[in-house]
Amino acid sequence: MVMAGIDDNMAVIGDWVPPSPSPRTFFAAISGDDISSREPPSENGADGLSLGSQEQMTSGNTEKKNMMTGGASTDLGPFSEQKSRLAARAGFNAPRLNTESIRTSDLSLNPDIRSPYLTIPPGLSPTTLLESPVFLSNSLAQPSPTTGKFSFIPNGNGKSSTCISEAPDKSKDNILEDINTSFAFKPVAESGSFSLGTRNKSFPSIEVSVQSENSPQNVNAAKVHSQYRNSLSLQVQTDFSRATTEKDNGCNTILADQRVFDTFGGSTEHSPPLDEQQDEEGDQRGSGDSMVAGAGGASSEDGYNWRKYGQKQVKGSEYPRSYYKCTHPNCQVKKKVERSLEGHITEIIYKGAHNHPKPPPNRRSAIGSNPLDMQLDIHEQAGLQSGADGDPSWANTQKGTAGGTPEWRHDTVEVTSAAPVGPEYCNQSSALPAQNGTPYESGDAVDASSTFSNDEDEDDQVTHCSVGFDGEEDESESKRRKIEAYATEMSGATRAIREPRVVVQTTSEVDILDDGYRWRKYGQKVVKGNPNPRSYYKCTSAGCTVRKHVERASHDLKSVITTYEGKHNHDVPAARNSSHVNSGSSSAVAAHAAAAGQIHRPEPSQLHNSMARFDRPASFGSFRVPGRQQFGPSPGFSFGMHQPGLANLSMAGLGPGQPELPVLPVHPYLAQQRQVNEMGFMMPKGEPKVEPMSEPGLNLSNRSAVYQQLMSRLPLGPQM
DNA sequence: AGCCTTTGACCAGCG
DNA sequence: TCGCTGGTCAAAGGC
Repeated sequence: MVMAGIDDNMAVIGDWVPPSPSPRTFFAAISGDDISSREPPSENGADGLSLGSQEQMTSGNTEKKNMMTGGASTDLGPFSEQKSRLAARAGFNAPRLNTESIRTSDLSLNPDIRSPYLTIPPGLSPTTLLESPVFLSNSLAQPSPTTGKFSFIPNGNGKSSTCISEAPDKSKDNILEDINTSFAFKPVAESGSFSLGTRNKSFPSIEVSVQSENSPQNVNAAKVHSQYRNSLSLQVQTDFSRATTEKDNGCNTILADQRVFDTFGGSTEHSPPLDEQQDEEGDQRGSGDSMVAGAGGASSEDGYNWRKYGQKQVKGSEYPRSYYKCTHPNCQVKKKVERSLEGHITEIIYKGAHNHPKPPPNRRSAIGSNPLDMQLDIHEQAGLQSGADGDPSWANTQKGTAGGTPEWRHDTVEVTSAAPVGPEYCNQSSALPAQNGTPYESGDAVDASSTFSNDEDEDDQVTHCSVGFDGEEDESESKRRKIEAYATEMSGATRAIREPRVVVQTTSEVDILDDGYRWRKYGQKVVKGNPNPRSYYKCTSAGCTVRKHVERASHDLKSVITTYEGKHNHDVPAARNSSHVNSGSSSAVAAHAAAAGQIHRPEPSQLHNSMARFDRPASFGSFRVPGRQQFGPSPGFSFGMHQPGLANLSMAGLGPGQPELPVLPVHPYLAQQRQVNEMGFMMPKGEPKVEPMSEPGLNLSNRSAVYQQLMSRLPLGPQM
């Protein structure tokens, strides 16, 4: 029954064509099932999942035509027209990508096998695909992208090393068979398309277009979800469990699996990591139309959190396109989603790679409480590095090839050109866009861990791809990774809790707003106790987690209270426009001060880079943590006035209790000393405050001048 | 309280 | 240079 759906809706065009002429044949072969018995008659490759030769690829196009025209081979029924339209929009119109390299051992030998271009017509979603009965029933024993058994073999250039996570000695035919198996997706109801393709020589790119339409099939889809959810979960866990522990002849199973998974069926975003799949399912449980919710929801339907930052009616599209950014601080992943007026997703295009684990869903209450979960997390993380990242390529899209925006296209090119299938493939670093948006150069053995997080010294727990592929990994390594993955999650949580908060009060809002950094206002609110609205800002620099909210003090409209929170990891951006004309001034002043050796006041960049690390007192002030000891003289904050040597700073009118503050035209995350930074002092959980300081007589019209005034009053020499 | 969505405006690339 | 277009920004309000 479900199988029948695939006949109508799925077409696989691409390199991964099995030598087997008939999808039915290979389905039967891999499942040992008499597909024909369940499969409605069909005429061509449109049947089910057609992994055919180039001919079949062509036939795939034919299928497309058929689908588009309601061809005989595609029994679209009353939905044919609609689906055709969707297909045209969603997946079938995706330009064929130049794909040459993604091949399995055999594929490399078969010139006909070209693009790993998989198009799944309306009715399927990545998630759905992964939950296909066939996949579920066979994946345990059969290699597949999702099970991690999909094998890659050196690609033509011989650059790639072999990675066969299972049965390395299998015959090529078997390998292909495995591949076939990997694509034994089950058709599920909703309309939608899912396409994978390689945009470049060796890196597969995937375009996912998901269309969800109300149709009777949706019911089936829901059923499928329900029916196979557990199975999928179990299967995944089982496989991954083995993947993480087995010594797979030189292949880093984890990564390879994830990689493949990401690439073929479950790109981190499109068809999220297994773990994510499960999350999706979980989410879907709560939502009626799982596909609609899961495919392109702005929030965590796909396991990640997204913030919509724009919507546009693009030319040639009948539906508005929404733009989303991953809300994770260090994540630059974006996605474009087109929805029909009914809210059904017609197309999703991802860009970038998540460099972080999925935000833990509520139901994932206890981290690591379930060993299997941990294993999944590991894979997930591996996927993080591989996924979009890994597949920014994948994110790429149809439109990216020729006319996409440079940015999107950029990723595509960079990524696809970089990663040959196999070990390199595993090494997401080759495909991962760097935090700053610059993808790592292909071939560079960049430690994937570096892409995992750019601000922490997280170990490459899930990486070591090369190691894995080199066959040097052993069980201990696997275990280590598991542990580290766990540690990573834990540390992540801890870090989140530890995020320091620094409150700065000034008399000039401009000084804070114009601190050299670029801020994006994301909200405004009148908070309780203060009639003045509070504005919320986020640092717009990629990877920077610093946030701040600014509000005028209720007791003194001249005072502006700015609360900074978050981590820091970049230099002050170059002035971009008038609104940031001061981008350099503050830092310059700070630098000047630092150079003077009087106050080890880091430049804003330093602040951003090490906000959580507070140096020895710079003797400029003191932070106070409410309810905690004052950080004063101890390795802590230096903004107070009660520090030795600060006498000079006690400017006229300044003193405890004074509501007004002097303007500190530098990034509030001051009071740091490089030397102490190196001590790595981590500010304890709490909310240190910069004690209000004021200097009524200070003319604040000029920040630099003011700052210099302040600086000039500071005692010379090392403070403390 | 914090974050999200909405939506019009702005910006940059391209022909 | 201009207009078109896609992508992003940002104010305001909502959840």
